[in-house]
Amino acid sequence: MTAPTVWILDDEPDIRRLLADVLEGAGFQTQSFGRAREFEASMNRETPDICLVDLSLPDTDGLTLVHRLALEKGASVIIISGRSQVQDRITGLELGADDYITKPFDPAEVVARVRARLRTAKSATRESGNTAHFSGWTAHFDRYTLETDSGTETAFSHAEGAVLRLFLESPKRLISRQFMQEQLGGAAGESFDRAMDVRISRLRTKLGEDPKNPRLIKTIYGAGYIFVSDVSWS
Amino acid sequence: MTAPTVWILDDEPDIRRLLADVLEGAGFQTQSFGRAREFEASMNRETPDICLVDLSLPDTDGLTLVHRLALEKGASVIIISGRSQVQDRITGLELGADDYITKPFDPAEVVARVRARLRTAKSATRESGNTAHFSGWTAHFDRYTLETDSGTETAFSHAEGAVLRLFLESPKRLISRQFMQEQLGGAAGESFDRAMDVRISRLRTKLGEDPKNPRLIKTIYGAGYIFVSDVSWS
DNA sequence: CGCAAATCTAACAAATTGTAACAAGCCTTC
DNA sequence: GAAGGCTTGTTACAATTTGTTAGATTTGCG
Repeated sequence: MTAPTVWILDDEPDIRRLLADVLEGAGFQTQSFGRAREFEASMNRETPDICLVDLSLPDTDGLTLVHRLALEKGASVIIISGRSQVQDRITGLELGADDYITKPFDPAEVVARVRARLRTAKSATRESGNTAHFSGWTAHFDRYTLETDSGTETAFSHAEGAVLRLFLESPKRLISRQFMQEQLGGAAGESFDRAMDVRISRLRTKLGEDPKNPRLIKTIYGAGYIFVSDVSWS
Repeated sequence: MTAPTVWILDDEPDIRRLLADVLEGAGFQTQSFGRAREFEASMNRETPDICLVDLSLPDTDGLTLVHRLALEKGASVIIISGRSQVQDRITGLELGADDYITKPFDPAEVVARVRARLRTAKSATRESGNTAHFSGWTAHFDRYTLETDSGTETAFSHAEGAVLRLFLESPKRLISRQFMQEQLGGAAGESFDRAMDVRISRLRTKLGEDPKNPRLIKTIYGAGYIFVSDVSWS
């Protein structure tokens, strides 16, 4: 994993240097530009993780540039501007900027905001891992444990995990009984297959469900089951 | 396509109302909470597109809440805070918030920042058409529950849900008995099919209808039924 | 008002699902 | 290899949901 890259576009050398120093100190790789022409030329070759752009540029209208960057290149843009009027900030954000910082700024806050943008940019492309969060629980499939928000961990077994995974991969959707049996217990028993029910029952117990009124795993009589909560994977 | 949802957590009613008004005016669907407990309870069931969270809450440490929301649930969080010190902003952002707005804020800027977050938010997986609002009730078809405006939830069964869905999809229009039997029961029994009546009867009970004077599901003698309330889906 | 048709709903029955209890299999430990 | 623990399937019975039946009630009409 290489360090995230941040490109800086500002016509004042002092500001450029200040930003570059503090960002590099925070572990980013930076590149500075004093004029929009060069900046754009480089953008045509590669795309940084974050662009820090000063609006008051001598050779271009900064807002137009931001607009182009954000819409056409899909870059993450943070505006740094001396204009602190609310209306300026609004138009900057509406044109596609991801954040708007006014001068004078605190260097540490700039770092924090760059990191915040970086987080969401990354999380948009992350692949689904083997940890799922839902309704006060965290399921660790690499460890076969269920953890409550208060930190208590209980183990679940292989069979329970298979059922749980099926639910967590398709939350808020009906999962038919038949589909579940196909996915799970290979043995295609027809007449005497209460095994599934028992597995679900055991999983419910582990999730602390109220038998009279299960809140997470709902039974749809004659059809199947539905896992009710939102789920987020990490 | 449904409107993006924004949840507001602030202990001051005036601020809640102000934020809700301006955001709804901008086309968002909002939900307001005064205490962290209720907010978290709802978060366990579903995830809004954006959370606006005030840090100065009476019943919890706002920063811890933000941390949980952002990291575990993967929610988009914007902090609104009266503390304007740089250090506060930095810690807020580092704990996982996506943006940090200080009071007093300009409502229009809040809208702009919400929109900016929404642009990058990944939650495009939102499914629409599973929730219907009508006459003091909310029907959650992804959860098989009926919720009153005061928050009480009761479950409905699969058969009841099918009838209810039929009504909610065609409110204020006559639904003939025959059409209903075709859509539902499958078994085209004619002579001895009171099953429908029974289903409707049970649904009426669940909706708290007065048998002498049903206000939502009206019987049209010799023809069918009419669901009289306005319905809005989300 | 009286009557017939239509609808409502309490009560029962059938189908489906829940789960406690036991048994079989598999692993570890000694 | 025996003992103990854990996981899983099986069984039997309990609980829930849905359909059916049979009066009770309502409606339309003269």
